[in-house]
Amino acid sequence: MRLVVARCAVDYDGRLTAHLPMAVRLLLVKADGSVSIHADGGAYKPLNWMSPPCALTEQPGLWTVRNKTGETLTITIDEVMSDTSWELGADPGLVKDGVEAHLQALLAEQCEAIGAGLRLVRREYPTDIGPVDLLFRDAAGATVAVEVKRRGEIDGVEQLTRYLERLDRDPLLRPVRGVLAAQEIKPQAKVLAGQRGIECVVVDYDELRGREPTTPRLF
Amino acid sequence: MRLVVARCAVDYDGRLTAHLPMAVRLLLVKADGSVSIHADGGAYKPLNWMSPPCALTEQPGLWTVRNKTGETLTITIDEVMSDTSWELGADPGLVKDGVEAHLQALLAEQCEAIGAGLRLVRREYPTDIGPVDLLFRDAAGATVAVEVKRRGEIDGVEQLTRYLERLDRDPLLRPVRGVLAAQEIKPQAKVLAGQRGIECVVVDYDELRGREPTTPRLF
DNA sequence: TTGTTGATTTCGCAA
DNA sequence: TTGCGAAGTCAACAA
Repeated sequence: MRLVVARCAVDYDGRLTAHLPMAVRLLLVKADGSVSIHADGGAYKPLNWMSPPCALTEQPGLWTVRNKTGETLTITIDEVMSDTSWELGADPGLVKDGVEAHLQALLAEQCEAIGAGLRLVRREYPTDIGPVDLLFRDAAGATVAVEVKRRGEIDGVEQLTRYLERLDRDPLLRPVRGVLAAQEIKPQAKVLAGQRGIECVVVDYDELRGREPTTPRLF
Repeated sequence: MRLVVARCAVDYDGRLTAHLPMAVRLLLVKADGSVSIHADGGAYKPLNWMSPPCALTEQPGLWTVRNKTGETLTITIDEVMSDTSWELGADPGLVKDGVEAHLQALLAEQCEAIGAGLRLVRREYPTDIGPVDLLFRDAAGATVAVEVKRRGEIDGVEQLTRYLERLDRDPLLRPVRGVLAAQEIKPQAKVLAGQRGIECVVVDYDELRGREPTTPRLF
């Protein structure tokens, strides 16, 4: 990893055209070839960047970064305050918990959080427009299709609507009802779901995780 | 801006739980208070971060970053290779061109790119679920609602469908037809649009921009 | 390679 | 403040 602090101007020409006037900034060159230009704000997002794979050509006062689709980043350097390189080695990487995949797994095991009398048919039930997160049968033999989201928004309702339309054509599944299960559901999504006859279920991730039996319990 | 290269382990507890084992990384502390932890890969995205506003508490070998919603980033530092600070000053900021807003403006002026005989009613025509990008009348007195995208995808068709449903209820506008205008339209979006009776128009941004008269021309 | 979906998305605008 | 749509979204994963 190379860290350069320099007064520079930047031009990006690719999916759009963008220009940065001359100012002091951090140029961050990673081992993967990516170059990013950071100012003292804007959280973690750089002002401008080039994603790998790309090639950096260095001339005195002028860096040119190019990728294979022809996008270019041109960095005009006026003055270099600092230029250091560091050997970081391969990173062991991030271990995450609490994302949608885990929520889906928990709900597959704990159907009762969605409704009484459900039996799992399968996770990632395939349709011709993509897999439905969870498919259940209810006590009456009807099919229940569940879309799992961390946050339930309009997109999730639209997505589930498309699945329901497909599933309901299958005589082996019909009738199919839909459930949007999320840790949090936006009001607009609730309204749209209501109009479409889709049930909204707010699930508590910590509670699901806490209830998950690592070993069977007696009570 | 402060740049620290250090061997560290990181724990994030907030919207999810995440852990980074001990390794050498870059800690980037910006003037806006944000902290991000970069490895030598993953393009411009840090492995872990805390967005502003947040507060950094520094103890020997232990940094704690906290925001007001209670998310915490705990950085355990084993060894500091480098610790430098730089005064960058306010950045003049990025100048962009080529985004959807500009495309919308160009199409408002150059209706003929969408269809013959159109007359602009208004840009950002309001409905109760949000504004329609462009609304026109055609020669026959019918209304034409246009959704402008840089890239036309399924979402754009869904969005336009919702608008059309609303607009078509208005006796002053009815009948309303829909047009998806984009620099590039994905096949799946074309298929869905076709099923919904929505017309797809691929527009050439450079051509529109080139045709735009900065001063009136005679030919 | 293409398409789809998730993301600690982030960011900006407007109500 | 909240909500919603756009992003040079990026990135992972499946077909």
